[in-house]
Amino acid sequence: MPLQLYNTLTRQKELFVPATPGYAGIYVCGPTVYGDPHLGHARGPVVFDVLRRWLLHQGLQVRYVRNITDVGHLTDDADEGEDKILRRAKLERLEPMEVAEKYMWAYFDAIDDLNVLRPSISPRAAGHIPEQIELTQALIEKGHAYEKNGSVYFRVSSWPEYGKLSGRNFEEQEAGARVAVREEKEDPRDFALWKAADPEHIMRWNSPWGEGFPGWHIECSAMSLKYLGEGFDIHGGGIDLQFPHHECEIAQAEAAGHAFARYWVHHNHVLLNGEKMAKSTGNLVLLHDLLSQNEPMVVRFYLLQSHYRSVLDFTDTGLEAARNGYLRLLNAYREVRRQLHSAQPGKHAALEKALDKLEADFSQALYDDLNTSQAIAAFFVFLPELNKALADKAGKESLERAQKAFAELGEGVLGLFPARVLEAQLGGNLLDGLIRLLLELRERARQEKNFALSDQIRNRLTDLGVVVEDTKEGPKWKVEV
RNA sequence: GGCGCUGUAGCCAAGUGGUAAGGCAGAGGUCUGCAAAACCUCCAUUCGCCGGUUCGAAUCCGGCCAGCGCCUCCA
Repeated sequence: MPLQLYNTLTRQKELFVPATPGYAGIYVCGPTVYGDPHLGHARGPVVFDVLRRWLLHQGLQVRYVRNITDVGHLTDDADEGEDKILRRAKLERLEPMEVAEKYMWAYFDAIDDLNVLRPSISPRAAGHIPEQIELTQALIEKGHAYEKNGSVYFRVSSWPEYGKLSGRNFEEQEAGARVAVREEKEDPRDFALWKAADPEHIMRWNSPWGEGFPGWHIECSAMSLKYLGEGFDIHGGGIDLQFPHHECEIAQAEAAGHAFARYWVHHNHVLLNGEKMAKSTGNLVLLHDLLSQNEPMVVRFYLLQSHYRSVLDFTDTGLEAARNGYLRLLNAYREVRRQLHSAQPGKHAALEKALDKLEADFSQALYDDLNTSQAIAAFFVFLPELNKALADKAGKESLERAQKAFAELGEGVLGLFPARVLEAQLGGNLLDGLIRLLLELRERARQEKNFALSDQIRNRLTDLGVVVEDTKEGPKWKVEV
């Protein structure tokens, strides 16, 4: 499997070799559930879903872990800093866990709509406090962490490799960098592993250092090691997590004596109006809105049309372009399925040749650092050949192979054609019967050259989302997605 | 201030040394009662700007301009 992945750790593409042949472990940083998910939150899940599907397609067994952060991230570095989740809870007068639950499901719902396979495990930080405490204790024992006033900090000065992922040289960092200084830290670079809870803090757990809650980064180190083991394969996340989050994860795990992730894969951001989408600035498109107003597969297609390491500037015209392009692919796939019912045995030479090229180009694209943009382009190069073959009434064997290409590559790997969009045209016997009746009446009107009536029927159906096409075999209809 | 990324047609977007994928939009054509769908043809001598290296550069090097990201919670 000649899969090349860009490894942030080495800043180059590397051949992916699983630690255990035949198996792959992937850990991806999931969301902090304190607000409605926006489009930016969808890119990672979709990108890593394709990676996972591609590995599955290669015959690997994949354990895919994506966490839910439901505790621990502070809004600032100040002593009285409160939990993001806690702050929201006060505003809404809800239990913190109630807030976490609400937004976690909003996230799951949106990601499900995007046809993303569910993770093998979705561990929640609040459910892994003992593991986080254990890791923190190990770091104290080895001298890489210290306790102060009920809080525990990682001692960055004790770990020279700190900075290796983000490429930061801390000697050169100086004025301008907003490094808040906390009195109780030995070094401004030190970061919290455990935070003492203020009396009014609701989310709190007992620990060897008193009541408190885990620090910003420890959950991912603890949970990834727990479920994927020493020296696991791939750790992914947004590019903004590179520093400090992933840098700290590595330091915590390795300083405690563990072999950590071997491949670090970071996806770039989705931009809106030329700037990063973020809750804090309000510059965002909520997934709920986007997915309720557009076919989710169009959104997925849009996300996959750019390479994961490029920034993607979201625009309405871009989404419209994606919709039109996606529909062409979908229509061809639907037509293949339709013709398969009545296809005669045989092969179609030109289609066979086009399929060879599709399969080769598709694989080559994904092997090259998951170039989904080129993989999709391979489908568009294939499209005219397929449509010509469909017009030729290609033989069954070739059509079956085309159907397989859509099912295994288009849906199996890219996740673009779930059963839902394929069957949208069927609509059940009653609907099908009613529309056929209308089309029969329209045909009669057409034969009588009553085009005013025939167009009225077609236009009304179009308004209802039913597209009518006149073909040599008679009228066809489908529900537009 | 430090680190890093990007700048390719009207829009989106691949392409890291060998002479510009693909999508959308647009134009013309075939087909059609008209459409739609589909197919065919056209649509960047040029890749932010200026130098340099090279037989050859969008691709490498230097400088400049513009934009973005990280350095703080963040997909």
